[in-house]
Amino acid sequence: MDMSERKLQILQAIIMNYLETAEPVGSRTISRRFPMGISSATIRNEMSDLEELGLIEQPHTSAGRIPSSKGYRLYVDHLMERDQMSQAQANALRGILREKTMQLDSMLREIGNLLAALTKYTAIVTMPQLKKAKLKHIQLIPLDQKSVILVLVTDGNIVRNHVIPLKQPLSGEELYRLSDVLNRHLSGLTVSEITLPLIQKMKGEMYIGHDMMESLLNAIHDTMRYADDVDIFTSGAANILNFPEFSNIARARAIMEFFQQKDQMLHVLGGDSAPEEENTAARDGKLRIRIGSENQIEQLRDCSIITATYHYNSQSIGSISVVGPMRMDYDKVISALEYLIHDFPDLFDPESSQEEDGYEKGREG
Amino acid sequence: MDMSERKLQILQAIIMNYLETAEPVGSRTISRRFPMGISSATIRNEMSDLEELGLIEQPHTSAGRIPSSKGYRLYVDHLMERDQMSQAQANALRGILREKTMQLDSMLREIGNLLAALTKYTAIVTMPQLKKAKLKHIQLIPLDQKSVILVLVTDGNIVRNHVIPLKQPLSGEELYRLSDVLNRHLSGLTVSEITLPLIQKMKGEMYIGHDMMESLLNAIHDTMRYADDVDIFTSGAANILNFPEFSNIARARAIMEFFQQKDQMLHVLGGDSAPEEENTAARDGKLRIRIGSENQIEQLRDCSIITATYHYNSQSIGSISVVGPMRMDYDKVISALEYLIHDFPDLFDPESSQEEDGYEKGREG
DNA sequence: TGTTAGCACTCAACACAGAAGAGTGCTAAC
DNA sequence: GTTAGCACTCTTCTGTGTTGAGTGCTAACA
Repeated sequence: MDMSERKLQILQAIIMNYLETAEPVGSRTISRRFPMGISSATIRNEMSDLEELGLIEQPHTSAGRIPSSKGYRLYVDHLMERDQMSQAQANALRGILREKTMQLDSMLREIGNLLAALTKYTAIVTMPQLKKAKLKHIQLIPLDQKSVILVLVTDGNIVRNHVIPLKQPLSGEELYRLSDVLNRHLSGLTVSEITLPLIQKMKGEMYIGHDMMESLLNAIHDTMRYADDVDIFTSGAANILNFPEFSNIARARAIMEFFQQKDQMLHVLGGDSAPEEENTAARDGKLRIRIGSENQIEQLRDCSIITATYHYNSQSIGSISVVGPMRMDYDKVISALEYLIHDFPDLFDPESSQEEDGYEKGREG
Repeated sequence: MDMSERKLQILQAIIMNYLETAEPVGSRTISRRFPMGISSATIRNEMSDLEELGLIEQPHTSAGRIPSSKGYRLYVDHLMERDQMSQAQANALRGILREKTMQLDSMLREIGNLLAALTKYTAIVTMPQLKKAKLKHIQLIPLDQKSVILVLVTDGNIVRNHVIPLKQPLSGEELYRLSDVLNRHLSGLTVSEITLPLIQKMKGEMYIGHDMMESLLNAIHDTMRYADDVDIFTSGAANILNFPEFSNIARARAIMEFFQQKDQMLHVLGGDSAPEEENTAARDGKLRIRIGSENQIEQLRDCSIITATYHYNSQSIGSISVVGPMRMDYDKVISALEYLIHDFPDLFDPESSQEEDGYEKGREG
């Protein structure tokens, strides 16, 4: 069976109508609303073919047709009309850039909030993974007699702090000198490059007691290893309840529970795509679009996820996703995310993120 | 009409049954399940009285009775049987304390997660308000040519960092000296005590260019002023969808939307209690219990909120709340929160939080 | 005077049946 | 290849009893 131009037109009509109404689409509706010079009977025949091709399906015998995951996929890859993001939306996103000096963390949060507000879906941002970024600066700050704060700054302007226990008090002066040694040895490295042997090597240069040093350095090492349980930020989770496909409370609960489970979200979002997925779910090499059953997780079978990955030093360090019903406005979401990618080239383009001062530059252009 | 002992017994029976089943309770159910030597007819008469007193209500003529907000209030204040928290629960909470050195922020998050898991309701934690805590340490850390990070540590072990723009680069050495001056002048003060005149006074002591200094100090001042949009942490939001009272999707959405609106949550949780509320909603001066219609917010009319406020330096700096359906297991939630209060006396008791090293001590006992 | 049995009444919830309506698939004609 | 027509299917809606839980009232009883 051939995939004629007309079949594609009809598929597109079905999808467009369904995106709007969330109701199964019948042949007569199409012949009325999308006049293409053929009768509903002809459309019926074509629809029958489309169904056989697995692009649309029938909830029950006497209902209209709704798009299948495969149908949406075809639509997204080939049929969708891409229009420019509205000026208002672009301005909203650009508004983020106004605040000139911002840490990556809070910037990402802002982006998440804005995406959720803009799309009316749910935005999920995985915060930058410390592990993969290069350390720019390390500083120990006194907390109390028994502990200090270790502040890590990476070249992506990620700032993290962790409390480290102390065996005996250290003066501010000592902490400063210690920070200095740490900086000289560790800055420029990624956290995962900081190994125990390297830590051992530093001990010679330290001025304070030997076993004191030992335990402190070990603590720093541990902290860096385990500091990195990735944070996830979700915005607009309730938005998704506005769509009729989630008026079923069980589904609503399932998706809300998903939003609660960090591990699972990480697995789905940050996750390395399964091999067989590569050719279907990838797009432009920039956005990753997973539609309905393309998601492995049961709870997401009725959802689509569009993910942009952001980079630093050619390494993917986190992602920004929009989750919505399968019947989502793909065009709008993709536009928004592509706008982001375009406007923050240093953040999203693996090739252009080598330079110092990283994503800052993206903001100017 | 007098409030006889028997009426109270019947009210208690109604509430206990309703907490369990979520169904309106009839007179016969009570006479069968809570034998107190009177017939259902008598119970009917008493119930009629209880309804007139506003303690129970009838969804419709031929249904049983359900407790009203006022009924729950009476129950919580006078009837509820308080049993000890189960050993398992206590252990779970005590587990938090194991991790000896923890920042207040992450500890509160942990507490929130645990409360949600323990109670099966939703926990909301408002993070400590920087404004009201005393500064313990201030440190400037280099970020890049155009900005530095201002790290603030308060005596409650709250750590916050903010990026501050720079007019011209400063060396690490300069930043260190600058930090030193800031510390000498500002530590021991609360953020709100740091006024512009005070900032001006410091300028003399600085070694770097005059207008450079001016702008940096102003930026610090601004940062401290505005740094403090209070963060809120929510855990187990989806839990609440498990209860039949939220199987209505509109209600589910309303409550989920509430969990999204930081401003509104702050208003409800941190909020100063309305004057007329004082005598009804307060309890023990420790926990604040708001039942159903006692909440001002429409979306929370079917919910109850139990809030514990934590303190530092005799100042309330944040709160921990559990939100559940009005038909919540008050006993369990109150036990859990009181356990917390008991185990972290320095955190929750305004009188005992003066000392250095604050809430740390609570963990030992 | 308080308690209880009995009874009529109310009302939500459920099940069933019929009607309406949307949509299909098939067939035959164009 | 296209289309009109028609029988058929299946959901949705509406109306109608029926059931059962629960009440309120009354009259009798201790």
